[in-house]
Amino acid sequence: MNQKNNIINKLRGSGLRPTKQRILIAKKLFDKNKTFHFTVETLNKKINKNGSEKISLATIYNTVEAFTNAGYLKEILTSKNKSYYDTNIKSHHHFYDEGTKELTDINYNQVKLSKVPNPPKGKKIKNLEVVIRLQN
Amino acid sequence: MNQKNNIINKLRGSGLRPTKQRILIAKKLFDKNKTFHFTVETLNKKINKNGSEKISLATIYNTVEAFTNAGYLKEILTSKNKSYYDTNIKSHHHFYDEGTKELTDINYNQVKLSKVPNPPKGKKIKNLEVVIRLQN
DNA sequence: TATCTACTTTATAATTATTCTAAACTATAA
DNA sequence: TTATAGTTTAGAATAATTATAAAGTAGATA
Ligand SMILES: [Mn+2]
Ligand SMILES: [Mn+2]
Ligand SMILES: [Zn+2]
Ligand SMILES: [Zn+2]
Repeated sequence: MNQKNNIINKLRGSGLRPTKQRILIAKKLFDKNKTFHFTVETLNKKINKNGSEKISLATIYNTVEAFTNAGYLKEILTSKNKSYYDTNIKSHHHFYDEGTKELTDINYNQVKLSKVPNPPKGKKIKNLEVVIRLQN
Repeated sequence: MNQKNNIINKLRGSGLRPTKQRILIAKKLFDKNKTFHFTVETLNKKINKNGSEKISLATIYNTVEAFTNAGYLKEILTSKNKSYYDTNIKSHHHFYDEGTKELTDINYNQVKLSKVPNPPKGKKIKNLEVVIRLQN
């Protein structure tokens, strides 16, 4: 029951009510010992396949957005049609395989930038992301 | 009339018939002395606003896809909902302003990567793109 | 504990970008 | 000139996402 309380506290800490649905989704997302990438589609399957609990697709969209705003998830923009999300919220880079449409993490220190341009005046850098597209 | 012949040859060279529509679109895209970024929406407006010629939206989609496959355009994946295209087909990087949703080129030599990971075995690197997201 | 209220979930409709379809048109090879 | 494969087009279809609004619920307060 400790994991559940952790989740409840995490949610409360972000002003999100710990509803049954959010707790369940948080378990699927954060109770692994490995981070991973997903789309709303794959998350929806993971949640709604084993016949057990059903969470509406709208709630899954709402929750993923809420978790992203709360900083629990990062959105990864690599694909034309679909949004990808990442449970790894540390700054890091990606391989994107255009064949399998799979994202793979590149550790932050696997890429070294020895020169980076200054942002236009009045703007600041929010993040810097390297995407390496792969082909066979 | 030389520009037009250039376009016609370019199209023929890629196995694309030089139709009225493709020539007109190619003029709008490649007859500038500066490269730029666009979406199908903005290109459609540029073409179909001055009341003159009308090209159907389907043709604009078809043509942009054909030009991308032919290597005349690069697709830039930075935005959740919309595809961006670039008339600058040289390898380069981008600022993406999340407020204005505008892309700005970063010259290739403005970024220096002193360390880059090896691709997973069996795959090779198709390209490496740095996107720097800006905020105010 | 009972009540209230703002927040949340949900089914479903709406929206947006894009792709598909199939009929009319056209570039060009023969 | 004719035949044909490629192209354009209006409109339908699809896919992802967002909006709507009614029903449900967490948590504050009496
Ligand atoms: Mn889309
Ligand atoms: Mn979309
Ligand atoms: Zn990642
Ligand atoms: Zn560019």
